[in-house]
Amino acid sequence: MAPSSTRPDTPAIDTVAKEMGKICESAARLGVLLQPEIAGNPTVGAILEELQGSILRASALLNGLTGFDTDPGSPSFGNLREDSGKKRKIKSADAGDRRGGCRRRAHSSLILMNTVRAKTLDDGQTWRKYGQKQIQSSEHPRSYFRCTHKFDQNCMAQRQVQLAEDDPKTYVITYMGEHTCRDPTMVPHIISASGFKGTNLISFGNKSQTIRQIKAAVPASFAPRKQESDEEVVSNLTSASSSSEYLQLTEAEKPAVMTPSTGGDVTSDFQYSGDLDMDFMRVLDLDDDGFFS
DNA sequence: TATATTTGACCTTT
DNA sequence: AAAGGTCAAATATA
Repeated sequence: MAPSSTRPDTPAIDTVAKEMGKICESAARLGVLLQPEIAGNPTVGAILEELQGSILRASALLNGLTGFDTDPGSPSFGNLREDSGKKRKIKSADAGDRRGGCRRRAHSSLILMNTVRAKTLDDGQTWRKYGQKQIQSSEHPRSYFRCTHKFDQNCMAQRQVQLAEDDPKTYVITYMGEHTCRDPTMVPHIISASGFKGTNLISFGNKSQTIRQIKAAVPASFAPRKQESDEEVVSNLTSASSSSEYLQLTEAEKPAVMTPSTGGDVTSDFQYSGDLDMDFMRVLDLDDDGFFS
């Protein structure tokens, strides 16, 4: 693509960025859907890995080109509100209340986002469910969670949970933002949760490049509460060997049950150890107005 | 009583 | 207008 000599104008970059966001989204979903295929056919995994690598490189390239002062872009995430405390209005009212959709962030920051597959909703963090929505492209509703300490500690971590299309016993959990809270009740064993079971967690393959990217982003949800250098996180990630340790403790709290209709089945899964698989992750670089997703 | 979940309304973006 | 994300009243649970 264009080297440093000629720099594309901003609108062009915006467009590319938006498209990249869509590609990322699609690739992530594809990765989830193709999970079973990858086991039986390494070529599938290789292709996906290649795809992911290209996306990551392109993203990095794009980020290098501009600070991303773009339009709101993808509506997916980052809609963290600046205002709050407004009372609900019944039906029609003035337009003061700005709910839903995307809100802009005041300052540039790094929004971390990663998607994992898990048999349990208990990841050791304390979440508060604030919504559920039937999603067009999915048979299962999507649930929205924020950190319990959003207001008392201004912790902006969020997650979205959906049952996997290919396996209703598995959750697809998308984490957004970092936990900045320090909950004393927040399990020390969460630290062991950062122990993804090494290489084959990454569905797209084991290439060091991929792993490096993931290392950088994992702290979003699984790092020990105190942020440390990337290297520290890295060691947590790669050195840990079992996720079962973390899954043994699933009774610690009661997670919200998803669909009422399947609630019973799902609940029984909580005590059962399942794998925690990382499928895909992204680093979203936000600027004043835009975000890259 | 306090806290968490459910669920329809409401909001923004496309 | 549709889709997705969030709010908050009503309700459930500890």
